[in-house]
Amino acid sequence: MENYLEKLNPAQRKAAMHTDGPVMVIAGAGSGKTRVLTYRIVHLLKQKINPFNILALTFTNKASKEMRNRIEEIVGEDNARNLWMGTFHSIFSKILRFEAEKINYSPNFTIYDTEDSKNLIKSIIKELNLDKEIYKTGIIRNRISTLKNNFITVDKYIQNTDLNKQDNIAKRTEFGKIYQLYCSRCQKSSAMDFDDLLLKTYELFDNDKDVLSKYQEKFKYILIDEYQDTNHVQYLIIKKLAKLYKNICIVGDDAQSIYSFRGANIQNILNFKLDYPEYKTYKLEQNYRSTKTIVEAANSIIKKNEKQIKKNVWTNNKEGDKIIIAKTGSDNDEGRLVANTISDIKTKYQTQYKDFAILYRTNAQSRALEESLRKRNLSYKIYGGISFYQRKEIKDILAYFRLIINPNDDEALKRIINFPRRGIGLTTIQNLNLIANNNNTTIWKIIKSLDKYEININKGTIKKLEEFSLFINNFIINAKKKEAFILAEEIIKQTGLLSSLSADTSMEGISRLDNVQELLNGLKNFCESNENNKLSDFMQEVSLLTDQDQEKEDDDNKITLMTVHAAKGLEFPYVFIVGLEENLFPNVMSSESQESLEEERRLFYVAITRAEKRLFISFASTRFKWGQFTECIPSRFINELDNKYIEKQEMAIEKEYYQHSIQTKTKYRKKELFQIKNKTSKKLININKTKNISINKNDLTNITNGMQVRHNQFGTGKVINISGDGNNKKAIVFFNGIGQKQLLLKFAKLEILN
DNA sequence: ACCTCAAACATTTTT
DNA sequence: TGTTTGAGGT
Repeated sequence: MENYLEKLNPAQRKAAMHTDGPVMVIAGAGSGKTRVLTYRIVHLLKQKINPFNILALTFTNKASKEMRNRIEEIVGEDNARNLWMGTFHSIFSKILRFEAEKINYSPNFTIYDTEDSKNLIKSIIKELNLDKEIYKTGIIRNRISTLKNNFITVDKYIQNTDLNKQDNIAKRTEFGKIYQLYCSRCQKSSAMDFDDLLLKTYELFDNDKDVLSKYQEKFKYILIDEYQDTNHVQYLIIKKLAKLYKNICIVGDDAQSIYSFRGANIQNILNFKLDYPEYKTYKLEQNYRSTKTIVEAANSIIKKNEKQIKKNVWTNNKEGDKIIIAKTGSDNDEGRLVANTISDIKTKYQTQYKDFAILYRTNAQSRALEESLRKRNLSYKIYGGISFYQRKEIKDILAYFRLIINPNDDEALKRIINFPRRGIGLTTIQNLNLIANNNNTTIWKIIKSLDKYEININKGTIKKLEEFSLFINNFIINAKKKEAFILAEEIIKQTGLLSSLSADTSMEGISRLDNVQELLNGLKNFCESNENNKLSDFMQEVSLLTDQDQEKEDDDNKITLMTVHAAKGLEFPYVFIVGLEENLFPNVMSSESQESLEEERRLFYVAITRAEKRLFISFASTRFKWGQFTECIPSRFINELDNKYIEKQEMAIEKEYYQHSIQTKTKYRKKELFQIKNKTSKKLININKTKNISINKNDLTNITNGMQVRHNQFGTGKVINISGDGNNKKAIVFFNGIGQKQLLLKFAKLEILN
């Protein structure tokens, strides 16, 4: 314990001990940046700094939990307890609940997830009678999110001619109206989306000098992990908080910035130098994680990016094996290859499941992998996709919880008012929604005093609404008295959700019941380990939890499947990166601009640097996508890897790598051949089918500027520009009476007229 | 109000 | 391929 600083190398130690001024730590992958943060906090505590005055912001809840545990081990639980450590979102929601009345919110405000936001936007679009083809909920939500992350409030948006012009060009003239309504509805329901947690915190600090100075005094020491992935609002908040003491330490790696779609801004690192001219930089360049081959291969990739802070990541570790690059026939072959390889390594080197990770660009890729792992009886866990808290049955129950804590939460109410069936249908809900909006109130308030409003609903339904209101009200009264677990059990039983789930004996039904049971277990756990164990306390924790925070007991020794994004900050002895194909990795959406291509490259860099011992990269020449086999070409990133670090394998299944076990090899060869043969015939049929259609009806390979074309929705028009090739080929067409449209040729069913 | 089935449609990463 | 929407029937 005395020698805690001996755990650090000289560069790390300097960074950890420089605690009297702004510090920027640029840390290469695997260079021990978490270690620096951890020991920096330990060092502060050793100097008798009050933990209450330390704010440490991490990127995930999991990272903060792990860091806290590590610190507790060194300084003892009591000394670490009052540290303020967590994600931006969780720390700021804590502050916002505490200061809620200052911003006109209930301390029990609900946090809307993406689905809630989309539903709200959908109903606003419907209400305004807008064309849902032009106003797509997903796009609108993203745009609102981007605006909020850049601190462009509704007022600022309306004044911003550039932004207005953008929306006018996209024919979304009513966007401002939607944005404005969205915000006022959230306010009315006492709900915040993820972005509000940041935005409202900034507004709170900006508008209330007393509150700001209170937190400036409190957070004398500020530490931020993964700084390269902070966005503009986060930057503004931190700038305000750190203004008084300027005791701020940021840790990051520009080469690992992979969240620009969420508003992350590398500019924040550059601003740091301007905001704190007296800052000191430390570079951590020694990699402790990976073999020389892996480190140098990763360097050779990131070198291709133009935008970066120069650094030289190196390692003392041994050379290690070459990176294997395998070509496979299809996504299923790829899955089989990965599963076979894992199985072989496992028996050959006596490794454990948890030593392996399979990383992919998109969640959809997990299916083929899962299937082959299951077939070979390899135990795995999968992160992402639909997380536990997003499962329908869980969200339904959580909607009851939400409504009971915050009855003005209209989205929760709409979700469960007729689930299970109470005979309150769509028409009634729409009616109530309309009345609520006209009276600038919430559906719950209408239902509570039906007689006060002019309502066009028949007697029978009124009675049903009254029953519903009584039913919920009873729980609302109890919510303040009973502990969460007891109340939850009552809710699930009295609503009849439990009995209807138990009645469903299908596979899916059983797993749904399991999930509900798991939720109850979680609640029980929560009640036993927390003093404040009301439902509202539980919900405050839950709304910001993600999949990764949900550790199950038997999860510790399993193969990990996740997206590269989710793998940030993690490490594994054996790593498989799959699907290295053009339009997948790099992604279709990203091959447009240099900037997004560089981000994809950084993403690949992150993936490579997760590996400690060995790295396997694979790609398939056909992939089953959207109900069709599509031809794939290898990713440009593969060619960017220096040849001296790699070993190429085609259909690696037949190579020496697998020959150590002749018995299994022959067994699998037979199976492989059989399956491949089947697959090929199926494939051929499918390809022919699609080709026939496209050749006969609309062969667009020769499309050029000036051609007259017909689109079954937009009518006839003239091609004014062609760009991209292959799958990415796009046409800009001017349609008579409609205007310009950009169309992806592989989707748009264009017919050439002349 | 609710159920069922067929057609249309989509196409990234997440706190 | 899987999910969502709409029409039509009960």
